[in-house]
Amino acid sequence: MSPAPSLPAASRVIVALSGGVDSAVAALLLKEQGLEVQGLFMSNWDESADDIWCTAARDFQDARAVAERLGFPLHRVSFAAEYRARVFETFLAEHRAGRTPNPDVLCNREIKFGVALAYARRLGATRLATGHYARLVDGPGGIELHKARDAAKDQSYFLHAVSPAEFAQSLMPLGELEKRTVRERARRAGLPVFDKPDSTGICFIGERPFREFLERYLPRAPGPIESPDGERLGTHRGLPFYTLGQRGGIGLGGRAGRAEQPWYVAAKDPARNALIVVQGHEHPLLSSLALATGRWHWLGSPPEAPVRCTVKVRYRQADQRALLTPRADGTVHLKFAEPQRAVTPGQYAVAYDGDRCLGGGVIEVVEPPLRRSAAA
RNA sequence: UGGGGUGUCGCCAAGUGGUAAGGCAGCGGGUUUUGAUCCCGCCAUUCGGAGGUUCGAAUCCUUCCACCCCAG
Repeated sequence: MSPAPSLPAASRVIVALSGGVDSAVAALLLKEQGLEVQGLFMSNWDESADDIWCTAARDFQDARAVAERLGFPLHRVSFAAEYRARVFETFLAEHRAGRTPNPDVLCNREIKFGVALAYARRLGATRLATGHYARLVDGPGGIELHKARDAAKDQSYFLHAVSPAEFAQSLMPLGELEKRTVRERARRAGLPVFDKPDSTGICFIGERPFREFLERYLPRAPGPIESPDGERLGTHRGLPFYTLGQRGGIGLGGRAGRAEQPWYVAAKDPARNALIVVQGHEHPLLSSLALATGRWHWLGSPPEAPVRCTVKVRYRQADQRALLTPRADGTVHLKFAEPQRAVTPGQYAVAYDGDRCLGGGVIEVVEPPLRRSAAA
């Protein structure tokens, strides 16, 4: 495995500039390599109603300042319609189904490495560069997606659904760098965003009170909160507003005769519109040893036999040892070496062989929850 | 309107004369390009109300109120 070959100096590269440090330094590095760099600022969430508009405007100002500082043109475009249709609608549909989607995985596949990549090519670019922390490596079987050198910032989990064909037209210059180095480079280069806080929250939508945000799109549908043994404990606002393993927002206090432990969402029972909760972070009903995904997206050629690998069931989770069994219908079965907490349908299971990402799939079935008597 | 019991933060719950533990919930912050989890901080001048005893009471006395249980 060797780093992706450098491009001819005359190549035009479009950098997706978000207004943050990472994409700014990505542009800086490419510029230093002598490439013809142009910037692309995307505002994919139209919402003039609230203050998110201000941060979007601020981000554009920052992106423009970076482009000016580094001396390259900046394009501005809105893929709001595409984002809405290809990411947000799915996001809502999943929530309606009581599952917990990961919009950013879709955003990368559909928007950044979909619409935006195509747009970049129309602008005459051979590559689209982003500030992602991940490495695109030229391997024996083609382009491989590897974890970033900075394990704490690795974003390969969010990128697993993109296809190698798109990766082949992409650049991720930050993959070998530590975050602190990136900030240092930004500072030394005089980039005004060098100390701008890392962004969090749904990509393009940003940080916001999640429950309130969802309630703007989904109707309330109150129902019972119950213990696994069927005792009614309270009332929930609607199954879509909760996710498995969640503690906050349940609103349950102490109960005579019950443990002095916080309550966690263990399951949803859509048929009865019931939210099943248990006490204690390590409650057995919160863990499972295996799961089945939907159609798996392979990066590289699929194995014919079961393979030992590591898996992440959510972003930033430590690698978990597992046995991955590909099925004839393209789905995958994963059996873990250790019980996993709060495996959640709608989220993605992403597999790795060391640093190399093998691909991933949506978690469909969690089996078997380590249950004994739960009638839930 | 006979007897018994109980009333401490939104909930659970310590504290029986020495000047209000803790947990849960909630709120704020940190971590974090999903949702969660996790971590840190804040959260009863006041103990159902009113009197009284005492240097001093949530803790003792009187009385009123509320709720629960058993008798009706």
